[in-house]
Amino acid sequence: MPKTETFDRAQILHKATEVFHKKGYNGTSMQDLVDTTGLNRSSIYNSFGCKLQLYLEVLSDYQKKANHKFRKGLTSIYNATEQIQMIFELTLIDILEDDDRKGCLIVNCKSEMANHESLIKSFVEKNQDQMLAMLSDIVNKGQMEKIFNTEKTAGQYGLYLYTSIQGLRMTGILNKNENDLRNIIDTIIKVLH
Amino acid sequence: MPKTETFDRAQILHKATEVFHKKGYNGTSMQDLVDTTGLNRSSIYNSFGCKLQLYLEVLSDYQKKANHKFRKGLTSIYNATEQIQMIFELTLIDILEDDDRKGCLIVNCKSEMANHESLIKSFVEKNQDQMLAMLSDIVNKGQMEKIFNTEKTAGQYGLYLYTSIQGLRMTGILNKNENDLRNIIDTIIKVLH
DNA sequence: TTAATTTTGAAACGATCATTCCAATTAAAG
DNA sequence: CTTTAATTGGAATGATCGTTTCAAAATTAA
Repeated sequence: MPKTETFDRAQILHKATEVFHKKGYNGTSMQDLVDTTGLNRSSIYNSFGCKLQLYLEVLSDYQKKANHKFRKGLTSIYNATEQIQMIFELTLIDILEDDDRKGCLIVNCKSEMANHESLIKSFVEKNQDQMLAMLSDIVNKGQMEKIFNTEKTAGQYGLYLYTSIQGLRMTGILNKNENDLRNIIDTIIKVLH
Repeated sequence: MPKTETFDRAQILHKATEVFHKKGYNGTSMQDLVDTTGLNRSSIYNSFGCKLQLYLEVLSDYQKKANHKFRKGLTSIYNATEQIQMIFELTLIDILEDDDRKGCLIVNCKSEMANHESLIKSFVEKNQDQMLAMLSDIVNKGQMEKIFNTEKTAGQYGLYLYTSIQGLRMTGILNKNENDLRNIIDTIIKVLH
C-alpha cells in the first residue's frame, strides 16, 4: 500500500489562502506557495492540481468558513433586525481584524478575475446567489413580522444589502475607523424600517 | 533639435487604460502594452517610464476624465437630490456600457494593489478624499435646504454614499439588469430624505 | 546640407513564471 | 522482510517577465 499524505491538508489550504488573499491570484507565484506552505512543488501539484485549481479550492474553503460563521452567528437570534445587524457585525469584525488591508478575498477575486476565468465567474455567481438567498430570507421574515417596510420586495432589499456589504468591504480596506464604519452600517440598515 | 514624439500621447494612454482595465495590473504584461498601443517597447519606457509609472498615469487620466464627467453632469443642476441622482446615473451608465465586465478601474486597483504599493495607496486615498468632498458638499447643501434629513452629518452621509457607489460597481460587474440596479440606487438614496 | 539630439526598432538581459520529470524516499499490506 | 505504490525533493523545462542596451532612423535648427 502507498505512502499517505504526511501534511495537514486543512493547514496547507489555510497557508495558501493567506498568500492568495494578501497578493491576489496574479500576484502570487507558485514559488510563493512553496515558500509559505512549506510543501514541495511536486506535492502541491500532486495534491491540489494546478495553480487555478488550488485557488478555487481556497475560495471554496474561504466561503465555507464564512458561511459557517454566518450560520453560527444567526443561531439563537430570531429577530430579523438583529439578524441583519449580526451579518454586518461579522463583516465589521472581519474588516477591523484585517490589519494588512487585504480586503475580502471573494470581492478581490471578483474584481480581478470574474471577467477572465469562467470557473471563477461561476464560483462568484454561486456565492452571490447564496448571499442573496440568505439576505432576502431574513428580509422576507422581517417584512412578514411587520418589522421591515414593504416598499421594496425582499429580493430587492436583498440585492441592496449584498451591494452594501461589498461596498463596506471596499471602504474598509483603507478606512478602519470603527465609528465611521458603524455609522455606514447604521445608515444602510435604516432604510429597511 | 531633436526628433519629436510622433505618436498621440492621449491615444496611447487610452489604449493602455483599456488593457490595464481589462486585465488588471499584474495581469498585464509589457508585451500586452506593446501589442495594444502599437508603440515600441523602448518608446514606452522612454516616454512613460516603467510599468508602474505608466499605470499611475493611466489612473490619473481615468480619474480626471471621471471627474470631468461628474462636473459636466452637475452643471445646470442645482437641486441636491437631482445632483446625487445624477452621480448615480453616471455610474449606472458606466456599468451598463461595461460589456466585458471589467468593473471600475479604481475600485479594481484598490482591491489589487492598495495594500502593496504605497504610491497606489496614496492615489486611491486622494481619490477617496475627492469623492467624499464632492458627495458631502452636495449632502450639506441638501441639508441646508431641508431636502435631506440631518440624522447624520454630511460627512457621514458622504462616506455612506461613497461606500454605496463602490458596492454598486462591484454588483454591476456581474449584474447588468437595469431595473435591479435602479432599485438599488433608489434604496440607497431614500435614506437621505 | 550638416550637425545635433531624440525617437525608434530589435535583440538581449537575467530573473522569474507555471509546470513537468524522475529518481529517491517513505509507509502500509502481504 | 519484501513488495507495492504514492509522496517527495530537486533539478530542469521552455516560456514569459520587466527592463536595458545600442545602433539606425528621423527630424529640426543652424
